[in-house]
Amino acid sequence: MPELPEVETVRRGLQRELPGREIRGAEVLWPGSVAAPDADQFRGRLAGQRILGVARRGKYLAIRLEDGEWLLAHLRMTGNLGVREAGQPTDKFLRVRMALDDGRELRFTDVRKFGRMWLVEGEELDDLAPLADLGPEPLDEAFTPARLHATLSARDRAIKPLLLDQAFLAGLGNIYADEALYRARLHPLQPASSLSRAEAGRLHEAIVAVLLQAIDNCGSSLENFRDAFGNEGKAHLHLQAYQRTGEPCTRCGRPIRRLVVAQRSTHYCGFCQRLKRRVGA
DNA sequence: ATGACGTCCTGCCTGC
DNA sequence: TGCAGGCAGGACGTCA
Repeated sequence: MPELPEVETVRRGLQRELPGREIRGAEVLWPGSVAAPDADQFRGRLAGQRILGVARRGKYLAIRLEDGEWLLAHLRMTGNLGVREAGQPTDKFLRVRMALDDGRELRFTDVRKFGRMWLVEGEELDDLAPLADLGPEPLDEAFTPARLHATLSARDRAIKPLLLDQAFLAGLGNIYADEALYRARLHPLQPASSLSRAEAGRLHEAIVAVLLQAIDNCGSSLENFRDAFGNEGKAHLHLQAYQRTGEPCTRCGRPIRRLVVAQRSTHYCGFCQRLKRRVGA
């Protein structure tokens, strides 16, 4: 499922192709895929707009349009945003298509219909309503070990659901939360406020490393993820915890365990990621 | 503040 | 072979 590395992979692809292109028109095949405005306004306001660039905030793609609007997309589970020749055959999961002025199309496909697009006005990314409550960007300079430790200390919650909370940190999903905890050797149920400075530092390093490595590998194609051109990523070939239940831990050889935490499948090594007793304040 | 659960969806896998 | 049922899961709403 598209998390930060997958969305960043799509962003990079779109950023190579879209700036300078004009959207000639849009067709909404599944109205539910457009969160706001309604499908008619969505079509009308997109037509004739030139694309300036493609940004990302958390798991959101943000396409900057010439007249001050943004086209936002969240891929959720199975969404895909890509560029195709207009004549290329479409599949039955095509939800929104936008004709470009060079004979190509920007296509939003989505098997499970969880993905959403928005057309919103605003100067800065952080002004946009759907993005207002997002936590820090993990690859931003403002996300530091000290800041992570400080925010962890204030939360009385298990670390794994907190990592999945987009208001706490933007961009992690189930795959990379498990991978980061595995790399940091932290138990998914460890209370956030119990992490020492050193453990928070390890977690910070792990989050950044796991995300950068996945971006380098163009994302994980576990479900049906494809980049902006329909290509698979390779990051899933390097996963060490996620969906490796029963397979040996790459550190100690013991089998990876599976646990349900906050209604999410959670994969970890019971030996390398032991639950620690809370250290005194 | 936190967690549990339902909702949205459909392909895929399992079991009979 | 075919079908029923369960599962997966990001975000959000509701409820305790």
